[in-house]
Amino acid sequence: MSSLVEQLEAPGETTRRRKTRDRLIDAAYEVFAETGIHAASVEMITERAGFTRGAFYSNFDSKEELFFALAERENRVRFERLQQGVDSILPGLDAATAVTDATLGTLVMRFLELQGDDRRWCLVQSEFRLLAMRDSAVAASYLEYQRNFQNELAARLDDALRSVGLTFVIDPVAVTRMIVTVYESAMQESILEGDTVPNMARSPIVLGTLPPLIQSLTRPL
Amino acid sequence: MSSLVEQLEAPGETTRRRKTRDRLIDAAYEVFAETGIHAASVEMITERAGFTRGAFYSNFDSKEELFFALAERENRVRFERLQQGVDSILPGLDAATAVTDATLGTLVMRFLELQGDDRRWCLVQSEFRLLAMRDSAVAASYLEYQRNFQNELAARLDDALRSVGLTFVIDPVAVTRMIVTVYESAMQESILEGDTVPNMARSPIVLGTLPPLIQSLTRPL
DNA sequence: CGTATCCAATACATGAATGTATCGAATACA
DNA sequence: TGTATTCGATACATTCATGTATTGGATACG
Repeated sequence: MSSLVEQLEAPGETTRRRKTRDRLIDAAYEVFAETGIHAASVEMITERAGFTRGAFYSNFDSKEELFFALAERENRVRFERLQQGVDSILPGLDAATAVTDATLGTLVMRFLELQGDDRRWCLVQSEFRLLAMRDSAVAASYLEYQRNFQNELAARLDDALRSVGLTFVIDPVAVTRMIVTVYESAMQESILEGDTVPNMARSPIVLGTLPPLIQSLTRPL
Repeated sequence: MSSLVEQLEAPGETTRRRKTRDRLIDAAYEVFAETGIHAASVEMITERAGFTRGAFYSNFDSKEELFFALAERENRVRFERLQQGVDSILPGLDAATAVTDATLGTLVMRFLELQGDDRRWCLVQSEFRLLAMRDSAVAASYLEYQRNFQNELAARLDDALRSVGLTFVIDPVAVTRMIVTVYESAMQESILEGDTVPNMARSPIVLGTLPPLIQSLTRPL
């Protein structure tokens, strides 16, 4: 909506205020990822940001508001990254490219990596989803983000496939959802296994199952 | 392990104690699902169970211990249900059965429903996973449950497929993991969309993507 | 350079959850 | 039935996070 405008030039928002808000959100990102929303106290966050609680109560009404500000910022970043990143993926491909499992796999992986294989984001998003499952208002905004992203990704994947002379045999959005789902669960599993920096490019579940999956759900145009 | 033995006859555990433990775990199941582990206070749980906090501190050392007791009980129940439920699925099938998308789909669905399409379990398990992602000790037990279940399910699915003259084109365990992943995320989405009683049999993401997925990942023996 | 405004720091009051120590009732057992 | 033991209820002390009201310093602006 007008969040971009707000970002660049807010009505009565001084640059000082914006800076502390950003630092608070940065700190919240770390602390929420480490301990979870509920276990995180306002003081942990402000301390991490180098403030006292006064700064928080001057900028936010509640921990939840801060959490949603964080979620919105990160969702926006990833959505924009997806829109822009496409330009760096598509140009290298054309109908002459050999369409093997490998190229299909790397094609999809490039898109997924735009989402960022970020341990912290995975944790925060899992918590966002959990909150959403318990609160229909939160669910509405979660689903909106999710669908925005998946629709965009589906369109991009479809474009990319067509540019190499392929198409999905079922609804592109359905396939995309499945891909995103598998990717996310692979990220979670990577974290569960103790990887501090998840490396999706080497994840057996992603490499082992996504390429045959994609392969089997596409056909020549 | 010996949990079954413990269940039937514990060393110095009176039946009274066992009953209150069970009631506490039942109550915790509800409260944890409704509010989450951290938001749930000990008093909420004991009140729901018809006790005071005294009963809790007499039976458990911490909320976490209660949570893990709950998780273990439910995981065990589902594992046993899977082992036993197979008998009710396989007999109806043989190589003469027409192998259509529909039969494959319902075959898989029957197995998945053994896992139980339970809103509460979905929420509690999501939280278990989240705890596990932040604590390697919890991760170990989460992964153990998960792998036990998936290996068992993979073996059963493989059996079932063979009984109708099919086989997986890639590692059965990998396929199973993907199926479980998609199923779980469908359940989550169902909850996000406000279904109080998730009906997986009608979920578009499950019905729309799993059958073609299974179809494309199997071949005649 | 002086003044007004804004914003974060500080101090304080409040409420809530925890854990423990003790008490009383229910159960087991002789 | 009487007694011992177990287990849950009660009461208390403590800790911790929250939110607000006020203060002091930084920044913008004339």
